Amino acid sequence: MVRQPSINAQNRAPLTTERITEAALRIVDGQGLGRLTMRRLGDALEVEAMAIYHHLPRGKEQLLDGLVAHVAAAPADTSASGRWQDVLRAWAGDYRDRLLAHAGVLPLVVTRRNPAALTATLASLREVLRRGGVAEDAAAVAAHTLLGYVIGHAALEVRGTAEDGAAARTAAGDGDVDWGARFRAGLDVVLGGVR
Amino acid sequence: MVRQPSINAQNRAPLTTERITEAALRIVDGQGLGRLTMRRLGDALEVEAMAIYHHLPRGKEQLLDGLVAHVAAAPADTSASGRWQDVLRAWAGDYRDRLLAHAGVLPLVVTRRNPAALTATLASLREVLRRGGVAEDAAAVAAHTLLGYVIGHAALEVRGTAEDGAAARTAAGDGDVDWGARFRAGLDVVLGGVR
DNA sequence: ACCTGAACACCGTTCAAGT
DNA sequence: ACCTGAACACCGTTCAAGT
Repeated sequence: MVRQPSINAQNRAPLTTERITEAALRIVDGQGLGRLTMRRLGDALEVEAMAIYHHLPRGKEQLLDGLVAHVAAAPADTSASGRWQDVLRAWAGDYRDRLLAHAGVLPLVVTRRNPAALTATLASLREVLRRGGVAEDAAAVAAHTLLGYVIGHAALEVRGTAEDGAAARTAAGDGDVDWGARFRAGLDVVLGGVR
Repeated sequence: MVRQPSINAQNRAPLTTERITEAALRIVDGQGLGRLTMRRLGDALEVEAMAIYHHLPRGKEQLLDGLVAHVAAAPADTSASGRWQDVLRAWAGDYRDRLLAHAGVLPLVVTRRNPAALTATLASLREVLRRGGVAEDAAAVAAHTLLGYVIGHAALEVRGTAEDGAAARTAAGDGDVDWGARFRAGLDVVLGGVR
């Protein structure tokens, strides 16, 4: 039996920050943020929990920062042609999908952690608006308004906020909102308000 | 020395759900959500941690649900006179203040917990719009859009999201946003987009 | 350089016991 | 009815040790 060169003692892929982050995201998406523990993450990576600290010296804090970066850093296409309204509509739809797909990370996005995670995304929104002819000041306002709306609406969707508790209970079908349509309608309100 | 009637053995105020919630909020506001533990909460109330379970049988989950309700349930004044734009502007300013004053609770608001906590608030926004003459469908959309914007923007403010990381570092004063003005400008974008 | 194993100081929660 | 104290099964993290 021929030995492969440079395999480590346990004969498995070496630990990397990326593999760690991906495994963590898989746990959060599948079991929820509350079940992401260093020991469970170690199990998923077939390694002792303490091995993770070698790659993430700041420990769990750094792990969570990485999750926020992985989910929240998704800039708009600043080189896209067409009306800025359409470019931003497409971005917003994708970003919403992202947040809903990783809803367990949303509480982390709403924290002071990893302040740089949203900077690139925000800058891209401003750039799309600026290139679309919107004045500098208005673009800055619109970028924050749009990003705020998308994050906040995603939060409401995750909560499944009923229109009216009573209506949801009594009139069947009145309480369950078509969230996709609701999101796009609200998006038009926001984009329509940009002067 | 005259004894007061009906004092308990330890001579202190009896534990109530309200006192527990208020003490918990004080810990979260002062030290952060991460430092809210049942043992520390017990200390603050001068009681063993296990005594709390007698008032909150579902334990910490129920405690956190109470915090969300306490912070996020703040309906608009549906009986106020004047233009609906002004009523909602006033509500939004107050609600933003509330969220920023209790920023540690924000991650909990963005969770599936306590789905009913926002229902009354959301219903009040719809009612203000409806009474202001906005059509039913548009009012439902506008209510979600507005609440989503306020929550999402508050989240961005808590993060202190710089406009542009590079600009914040190089050009002094360019990076630090006037968040109050920014919030009100975005609010006008949203309200201006409601047809 | 990279990982392990034991240990430490915490958690939330259960349960029997006290008053 | 209301609270206590000990106990249990976990946490994140440090540190000395292994290879």
